[in-house]
Amino acid sequence: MMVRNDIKKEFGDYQTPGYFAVKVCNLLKDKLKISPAVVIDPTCGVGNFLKAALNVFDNVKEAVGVEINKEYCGKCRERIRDPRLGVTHGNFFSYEVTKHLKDETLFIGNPPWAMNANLKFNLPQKVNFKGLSGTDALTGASNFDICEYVILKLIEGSIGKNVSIAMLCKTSVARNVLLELDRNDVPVDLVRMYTFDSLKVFRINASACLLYIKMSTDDSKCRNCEVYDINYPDHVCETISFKNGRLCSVKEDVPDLEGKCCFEWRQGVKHDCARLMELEKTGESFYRNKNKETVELEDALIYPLIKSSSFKTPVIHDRFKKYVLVTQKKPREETEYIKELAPQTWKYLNDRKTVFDSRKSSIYTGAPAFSMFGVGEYSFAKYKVGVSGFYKKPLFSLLYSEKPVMVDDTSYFLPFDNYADAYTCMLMLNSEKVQKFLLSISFPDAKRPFTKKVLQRIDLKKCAENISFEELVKTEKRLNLPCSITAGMYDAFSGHIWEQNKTMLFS
DNA sequence: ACAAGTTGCTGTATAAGCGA
DNA sequence: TCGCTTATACAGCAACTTGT
Repeated sequence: MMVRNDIKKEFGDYQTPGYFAVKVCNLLKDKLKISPAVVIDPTCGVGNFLKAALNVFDNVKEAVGVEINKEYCGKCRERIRDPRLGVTHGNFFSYEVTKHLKDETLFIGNPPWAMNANLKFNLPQKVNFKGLSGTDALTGASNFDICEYVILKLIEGSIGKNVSIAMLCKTSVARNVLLELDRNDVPVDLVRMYTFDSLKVFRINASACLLYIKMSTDDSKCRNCEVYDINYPDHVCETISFKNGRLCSVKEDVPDLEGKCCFEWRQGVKHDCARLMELEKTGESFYRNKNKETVELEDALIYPLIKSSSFKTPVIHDRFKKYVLVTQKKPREETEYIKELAPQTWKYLNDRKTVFDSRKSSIYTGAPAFSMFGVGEYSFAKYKVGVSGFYKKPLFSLLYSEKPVMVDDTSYFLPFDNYADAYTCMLMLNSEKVQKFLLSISFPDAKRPFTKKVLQRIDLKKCAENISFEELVKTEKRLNLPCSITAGMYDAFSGHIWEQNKTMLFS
């Protein structure tokens, strides 16, 4: 059964308020100097954008609306009694909207801001349109926003034509579109983002913008996108460059630390069963789970856990509040061994097996009972330098204790086998230069500004070359840490990075 | 058969800020 | 200090379109 709210989500049924549609059209006319002959809204709803466009622009000869909801089609025709308007009842995914292209054309609209993973039937045929490979194509990276799909389709159909595209979307979608423009080498004259407050306009909590793309009729390839606040359209807030498969904010004096990290950043452990796997210690070998059951368990599989919210100090090595059960040393490992090694833990797990078996994530299908993900040799490293993916400004923390410290799946870390390297790396990542660089390649309005992809872009070799020992001393002071970094530690770490970098290049 | 994790949730809770 | 708006910091799980 679908409740009304689900249907609203499924079809992205969030009508653009009339005043806002007018505001957008005026902006396009006054600031971007467009004067379309044809206006097309591929997901027009009750037609607020079409109505605004017909009123605001002076030379519109034809307006085309496509809408999946029949009732809205009727409403749209009723509300806009204009001979230039044609409304089609249809689905964007099957309707060839580009057949209406002629002269100067404007695509305008507000496509559904929903992820295809969350949709049930109102979605395009699933093809690997971004050309992802291997696990990426089948897991997280392949999830995408319907709005993104709509915009990319419009771009594809407009290459080389006198077309402007102006769409409301999440800023995360707009950034993905920039990456696709780069990846497909699409000629464009101008790309801009005008951010607006989607809480005010749509009563939803997402960072959003009007994405404007002017397709190029020659071969000019603009690869910078200026970002404005829609309320202050004369003031550039920032400029995002999209080149070589990467986004970064164009800022003054950002140190160039861009490259490929010679170590692999890892996401924390995943179990999709926090109720049973996350424990609080209540006494010697007694633990309480999130179902408030107190159980006696062996220490064998229990590790201290640092969650995103715990990354508040640069060194974390005691006073752990949470613990986590880690059932495997690597993915797909058999879990039967637990019966011998830790019988009480085995019983605890088996008594609650149905909970584990009803986990829906596809990564567990066909895997041994109580399987986890994001486990490997790296999970058991004695020292880690971790960071929360959620923070706007990253704080890197050194993690260690008697047993390896685990981090949850909203955090990322680098594994180390010795304290000195881990400590030095922590200081280096917290140094002003790395922080500045990271802020230039991350976007604070993202739900998760720091991801594996972003972190992997920190070239540690460049860091070692550009960040002096003195700067680490300064960082140590700024973090209120007792003075313990030595030139020896710094040199040793730089050396290790150098070697690792060579290994990476030859592998 | 199997490689070997990422990302979003048109989020939510709470703190902080502000005017009266 | 109330009561509202706005900013910030976070929960944890389900979904995920392949290529050899």
